[in-house]
Amino acid sequence: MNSSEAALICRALSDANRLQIVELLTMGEQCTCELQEHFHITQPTLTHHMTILSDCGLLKSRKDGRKTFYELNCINLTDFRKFIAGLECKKNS
Amino acid sequence: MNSSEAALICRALSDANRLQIVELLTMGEQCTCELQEHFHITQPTLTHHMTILSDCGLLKSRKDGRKTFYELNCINLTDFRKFIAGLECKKNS
DNA sequence: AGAATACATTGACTATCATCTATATATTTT
DNA sequence: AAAATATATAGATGATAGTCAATGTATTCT
Repeated sequence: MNSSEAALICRALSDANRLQIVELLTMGEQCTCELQEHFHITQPTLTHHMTILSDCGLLKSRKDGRKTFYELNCINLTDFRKFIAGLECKKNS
Repeated sequence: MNSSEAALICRALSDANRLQIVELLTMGEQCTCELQEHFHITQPTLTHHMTILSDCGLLKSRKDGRKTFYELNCINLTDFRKFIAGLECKKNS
């Protein structure tokens, strides 16, 4: 992963609501209606956030009946985590 | 570090230029004029990026003569890296 | 079939952003 | 003192973002 790709993911995670969505999804797959309960935003706004997180590759989605389930895309998330982990301070200060 | 604080840092890192600045600074302190050589943006734009990275706590600065030297704020960067590292996929997929 | 549920899409609005040019400030060099 | 260097500030502009209300679509329940 290069800095441009990582910047796109940082952009997706630059909203506190979206970061909390990712945190909630670390506990496993959830549908929009379940996620909705944790936020004070409207349904279209939540869908908007889910789209942004999906577009950058952080989430995968699956439709089941009238529900849409989202889960983390582990491969891409791991790549990103490694990129950030690589930003080491060589010197203590 | 909570998700709101992390979101602010993600916002600062959501620009490819700024992410590259942080990468360059992992090699040690540098002044704006040194960093400038790596980018095709104007000096005021680069200063703007340095301000954003400093405001969210990722950088520390030091003036020496007419130069301003920037270095990573290791404490805050490490906190952020830990936060991102904590976004684990519990399940393989 | 009709009502309810879950989600997506559209369009609008306000705010913020990255970037630039022009200019100002501070320091060093000649 | 004047010129050059390094950085900061101010103002403008075009683009993008987060949010909402309204509406559309697909599925399930009664």
